[in-house]
Amino acid sequence: MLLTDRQLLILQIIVDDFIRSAQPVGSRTLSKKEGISLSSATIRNEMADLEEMGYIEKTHTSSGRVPSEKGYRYYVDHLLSPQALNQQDISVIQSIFAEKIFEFEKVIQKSAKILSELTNYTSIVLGPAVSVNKLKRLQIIPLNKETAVAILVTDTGHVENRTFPLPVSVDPSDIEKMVNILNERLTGVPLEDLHNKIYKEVATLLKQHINNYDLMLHQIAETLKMPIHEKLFFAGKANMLSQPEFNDITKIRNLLTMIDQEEWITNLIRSNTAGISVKIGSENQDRVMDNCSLITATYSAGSEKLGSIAILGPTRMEYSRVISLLKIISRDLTEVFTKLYQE
Amino acid sequence: MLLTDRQLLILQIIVDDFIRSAQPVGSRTLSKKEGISLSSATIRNEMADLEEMGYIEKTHTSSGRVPSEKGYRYYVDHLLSPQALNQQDISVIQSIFAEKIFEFEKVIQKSAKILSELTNYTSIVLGPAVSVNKLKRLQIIPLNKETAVAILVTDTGHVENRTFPLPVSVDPSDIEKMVNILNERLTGVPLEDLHNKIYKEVATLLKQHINNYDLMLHQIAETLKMPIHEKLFFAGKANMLSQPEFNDITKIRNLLTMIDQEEWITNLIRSNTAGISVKIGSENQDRVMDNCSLITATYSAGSEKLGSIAILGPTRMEYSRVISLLKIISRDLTEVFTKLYQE
DNA sequence: TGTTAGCACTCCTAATCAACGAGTGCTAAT
DNA sequence: ATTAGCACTCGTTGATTAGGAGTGCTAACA
Repeated sequence: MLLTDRQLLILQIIVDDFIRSAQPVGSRTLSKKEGISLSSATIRNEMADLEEMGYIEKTHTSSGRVPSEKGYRYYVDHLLSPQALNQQDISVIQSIFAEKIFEFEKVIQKSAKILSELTNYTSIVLGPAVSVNKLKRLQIIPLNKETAVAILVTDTGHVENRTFPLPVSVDPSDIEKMVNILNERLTGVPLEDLHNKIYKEVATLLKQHINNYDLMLHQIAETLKMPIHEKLFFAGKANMLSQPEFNDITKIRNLLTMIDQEEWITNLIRSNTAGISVKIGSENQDRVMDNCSLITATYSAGSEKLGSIAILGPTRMEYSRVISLLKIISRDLTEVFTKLYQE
Repeated sequence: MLLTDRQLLILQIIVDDFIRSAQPVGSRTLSKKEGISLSSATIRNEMADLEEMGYIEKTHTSSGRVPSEKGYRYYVDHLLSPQALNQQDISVIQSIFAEKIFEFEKVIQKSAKILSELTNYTSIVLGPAVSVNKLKRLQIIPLNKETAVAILVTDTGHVENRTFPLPVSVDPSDIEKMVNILNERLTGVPLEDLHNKIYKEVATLLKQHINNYDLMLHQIAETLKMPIHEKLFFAGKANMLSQPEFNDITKIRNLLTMIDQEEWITNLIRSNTAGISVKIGSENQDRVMDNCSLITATYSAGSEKLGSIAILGPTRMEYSRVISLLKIISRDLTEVFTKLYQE
C-alpha cells in the first residue's frame, strides 16, 4: 500500500519535528505548521492510517505520535532532503586538513573529534587495516643481551614494533645478515603474509648463510604473527549523556559498557564496505542499540578501502546533517590519503 | 581538641557503614553494632560532638550522619586498618604478570583493566615520561621521494616515530651518512635533549661531511622537537555510572567530560611524586571532583619514577581495599620494570 | 466524498495532602 | 555519665485531584 503525498508530508513533518524537539507530535501542532492547511481532525485521520501501516507510534493511548523504526527507515530512504551545510561547519571541517599532514593517525583522530563536536553525538573512527599494508622495511634493534625490538615500517608510513627475547648468545653480525636477507625477500609483502612467507621462501635461504638461524628465525616469525588490530578512535562519548532518551542511567551504562568492547564495536562498524550506511535501532542486532542509530561511511586510498568513520546517536538523530557531514569528511579523507599513499 | 577513643570508634563505624551502604547512619543502627554497648541516646550525644567538630554531617535536620570530607580525611589518616586482600584478588593481580612481558604498554593497560574490575571504580594509568628515556637508535627510512619516517628507539624499548617531508632531491647515501653520525653522537642522550644537542654538538660535525646538510638537519631536528606526551590509559569509565551518588546525569556528564581532557587529568595524577596519595573531594581543586576521591600510586624502575597508577571513585570509596590493591600493583610493576630496564 | 467542528474519553503530569517512620535534640530520671 | 522518654523535623510514599494535551468517533458541511 503506497503512501499518498499528503501522508508523506505528514510523516516527514512528524519525523523532523520529533528529531528537533524529542516530544511526541500532536495533530494540532501539525495543523499549525506552514505548508499544511488542514484541520487537526483531518490530520488525526491520516495519522491513524500512518500508525496502522506502522510508520508512527503512540507512547500511550492519548499521546502524540512518534516515528517508529519503520518510519525512520522510510524517512531516511525517501524523505531525506540533502541538507546544505553552512559555511561555518565547512570551515571547521577544513581545519582538520589545515596543517600539513604526515601522520595518518593524527588526521583520523582529529576527524573524530571535529565530527563529534559538530554533531554532539559520539563519533567512532576505525583506522586502516594495517595488516594489508606492505612491508617497506624491517629493522631489528637489540636492546640488551636478552631482548630486541623488531620494527616494521609499511609503505604507508605506519610503524609497528614488537619486543621479543633474543636467543642466548646470538651473534650481532648474524642478526644484521639476517635482517638484510629478510628485507631483500620480504619488502612489498603484506604484513599479514609475512609469517607464511618467512617459512615458505626465506627459511631455506637463511639456512645457507647463517649458523643457528632457526631459533632466531622462529622467534622473529612468531613475533610478527601477532595480529595487528585496526585502531579505534572515539570522540564525544559523553555526548550520549545529553540526549533526553538516555535519562535512564542503566541504559547509558549498558551502552557505554558495550562501546568499550573494541571487538564488538569494530565488527559493527566494519560491516559497511562502501558508501554511507544507516542502521536504525534494532537493525544493529543488539538490544543495547535499541534507541540508537549508527551511520557509517568509509574512506579509501584510491580504490582501496582503508577504514570507516561512524556516528552513533539516538534513533532521533539529525540524519540529514550527519550524512552530509560524513560524506564530506570521508570524501576529504579519501582525497588526502589517496594523495599521501600514491605518490 | 582530641577525639576520645569512643568517638574514634563511632566515627570509624559511621564511615565504614556509609561506605558499604551509601545510606546516612543513625544512632539506633550504631547502637546495635557489635562492639558497641551504648544506648542510642549516648551515641546521639557523641555524634553531636563529632558533628560540631566537623567530622560528620547531616543531610537534613533529622537525618542520620554522613562523613564530611574532614571525616574521610581523618579516617584515611588514622583509622584505616590495612585490609588483607583475599586469595582470589591476589591471583587476579598475578595474572597481569602471568605471560612473559616485553611490551611495556600492554602491562600498563592490563593493570588498568584489572584494577577497575577489582574495584568497580575508574582506573587511570599514566605511562612513563618517554622524554627522559635515552636514545638507543635513530633510523630514517624514506617512504618515497618526498617523505620519510624517523624512528627513535629508546633504551627502554619504546619506539617513537614521526613522518616528515624530505628536502627535494636529497641523496639517499647522504641520509645514511647523516644517520650514522647522528647515532654515533646522540646515543644515550635523553629524547628531550636531542634537539639542543643536535645544534650544539652535531651540526658542525655534519657540516664537514655532508653537502646541503643544513636543510635536512633542520627538518630532522624540528621533527624530533615535538613534545612526547605521557600516554594515558583508562579502564572502567562506565563504572562511575553505577555509583548511587552519581544518579544525577549532569554530574556524571561533567565528570566524564573532564576526564576526557587528557591534559587536565594528567596534571591531576602526575602531581604525586612517590608513595600513595589520597585526595578527597575538594582537595582535588575542581568542583567536578567534589564527590570524588582520587588515590594515586607511583611505579618506578629502580629509584627512578616512571609513572602513576590511580583510582577515581566516589568519596565514599573503599579506601582500605583500594590502597591495598594499588600498593600491590605498584610494587609488582616496579619490580617488573626494574628487572626489565636494568639488565 | 473528503473535510471539519464538536465532544467524550484517556492518560500523563504536577500539585496537594496525609500517614508513616527514621532520626534528632532535649530533659529528667537513674 | 548514661539512658529512657518525648516532642519535633523532615523525607518518603501513596492517594487524590485538577489540568491539559491529545485521541477517536460522530455528525454536519461543502
